[in-house]
Amino acid sequence: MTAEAPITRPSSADVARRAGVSRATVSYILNGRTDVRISEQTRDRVLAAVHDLGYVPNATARTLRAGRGNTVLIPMLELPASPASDAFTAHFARELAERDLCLLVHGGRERAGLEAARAWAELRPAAVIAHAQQCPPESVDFLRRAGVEVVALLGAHPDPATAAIPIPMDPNAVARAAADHLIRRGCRRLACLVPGDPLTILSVPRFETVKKVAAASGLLVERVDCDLTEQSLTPTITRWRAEPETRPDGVYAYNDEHALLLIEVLREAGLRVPSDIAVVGSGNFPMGRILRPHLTTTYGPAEHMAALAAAAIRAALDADDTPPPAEPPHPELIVRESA
Amino acid sequence: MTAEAPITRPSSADVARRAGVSRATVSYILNGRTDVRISEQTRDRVLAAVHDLGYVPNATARTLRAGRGNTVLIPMLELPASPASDAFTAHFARELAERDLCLLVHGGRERAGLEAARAWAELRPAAVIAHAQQCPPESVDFLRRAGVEVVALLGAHPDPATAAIPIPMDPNAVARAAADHLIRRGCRRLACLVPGDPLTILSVPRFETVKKVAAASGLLVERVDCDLTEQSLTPTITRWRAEPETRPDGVYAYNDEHALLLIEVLREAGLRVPSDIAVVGSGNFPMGRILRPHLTTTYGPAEHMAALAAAAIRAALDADDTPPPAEPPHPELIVRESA
DNA sequence: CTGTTAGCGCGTTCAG
DNA sequence: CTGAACGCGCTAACAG
Repeated sequence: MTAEAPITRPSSADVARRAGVSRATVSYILNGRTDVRISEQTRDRVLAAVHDLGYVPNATARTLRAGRGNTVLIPMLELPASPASDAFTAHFARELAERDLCLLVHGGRERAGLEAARAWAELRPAAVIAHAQQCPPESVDFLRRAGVEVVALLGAHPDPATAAIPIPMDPNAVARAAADHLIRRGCRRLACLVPGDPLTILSVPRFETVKKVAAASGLLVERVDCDLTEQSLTPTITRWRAEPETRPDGVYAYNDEHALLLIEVLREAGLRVPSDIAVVGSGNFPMGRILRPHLTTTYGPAEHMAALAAAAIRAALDADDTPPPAEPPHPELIVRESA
Repeated sequence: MTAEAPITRPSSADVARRAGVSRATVSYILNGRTDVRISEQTRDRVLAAVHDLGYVPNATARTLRAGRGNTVLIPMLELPASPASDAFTAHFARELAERDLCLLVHGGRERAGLEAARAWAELRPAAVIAHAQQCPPESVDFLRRAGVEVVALLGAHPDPATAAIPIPMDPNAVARAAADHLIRRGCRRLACLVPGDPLTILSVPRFETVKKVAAASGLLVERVDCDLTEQSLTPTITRWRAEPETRPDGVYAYNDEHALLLIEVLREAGLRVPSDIAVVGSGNFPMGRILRPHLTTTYGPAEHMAALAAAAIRAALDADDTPPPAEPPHPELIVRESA
């Protein structure tokens, strides 16, 4: 272990030397170019040299030369992973790989704003895809000036003033669908769980959405700030039990995890779901399907959205003029037992 | 939208031109080198030019020149994300960022073996960290020959024959701790849930682990192949209800999600947890803390392991000879109500 | 002290 | 099929 063997790091020059050809030839063969004819024997000699040396082309040099790489950068989120975000990432990676693009989840220190954009730009990816909130217009400009040709923004609205490609995706649509369902179901007093801390960025807009939907039907929405603990809900639920006339008859719980928590606390307080209070979650968590009462839930079609995002990026890279669809895909509603 | 503005892509030469200095001066200033003195005014002019042009150094060129980048590659897993894996990744990224290393989760098509190693090597990361199963010895050799100096393997055993850095991490330790607890608790017939499909890589070794622990106490373990659906468990649970003498009195459920599923199915079959059958999960999922009966669970200290992994990689990059700890951190056991 | 010139690292590509 | 230049940042050697 003491005398470390010096690392070979073979380059195309090494391959060329070993095969007795020029570097240009190696390049032509490895890129399978059809406009340059290479004899079978030369080809074999070169490929043998590649194999013998364990040569791997240096993407870094290729990117330098080409001006852009074949990677798509997506910044890591500060939010805890959910089945939905996980599915999106997995499908998105698969879709991009289909097109010879490599998804890289970027775990740098900065996750939003100009500093983050700087870190993303350094790697000269073919494209950067971020949430609209992480990447304000000045960051988009900055990225493009720095050489990132394609900047896609999840959940951004089409805007002729910016060069960013909007990927239709409404993080509040699940809340809207849930509120709609509760109201259609006959609920007349709504409440909305609003988890804090890292989830505020999502939970507050969802609350606003529910409020808007309810207002359209002349209904009010009680805001219940909480986290994923029973204690955070107990005071509210105690009050609800004590005041049957003013308590909500339908709750949007932000997601399925919070919905299951809420149902548990309600059960301990002697309130029945859905007869006393209907509960809708979001995200279609596996647990919601399994536990009792089976959870009514809304969720975005992660697979579909990943395909949409990948297609939009691909089109932009190919300078296709096919504009991406302006309408976000509709969320799904699964009606089970809880509402 | 028709006449796309040509992208500027400013290089250090542009900055130099604009500031009226040489490219070398720009480089010295941007790298804050102390061994070369630069006047305050020149510095300001250069920094102003950097800002005006929106210049971002090209990491690709820097990496090409330096031979290695400042990124650490970790391949994306085929497994669905869990709170544990999520926490590990998040903390790992943070730890690395602390040291000016940037974690990249690699979503390429291939996730294991030589083809994957090729894709990882292309990006010339400072280090690659993978699970030992994804990266057999020949992949390690290949990576190193291709210029990746540091290859770290999660869950690998120290092996003087290989250049890989083992990161102690025993994915079966949680199963061992759970089985230990069940046996200490007095269980005499064990069962083990073994989810299939994408989880087999983890679930089968955990089953083997439980079997080994049980054998040491002269106990047998029933293997229950299943997935995350009630139907997959119903036949087994029906049999358990019908044959009280031979049914297990303790079950290791692979993880908390499966544990909650099992408890639900048991409840519907009229079997009580833990009085009839004790259940232990793994992963310390939020839901396990909340739902009834509160779940007894084991989990690996993700934060600690992330720190360990980051430290090992850092040490290897600095050619520190401090060997990483050979012992994986002990899993935690949280005894709640289910066992 | 303050800064410049020149050449490297590696794959690609145009003109032979 | 080859020679040579290019893309961009880094740094050793050198000059004012």
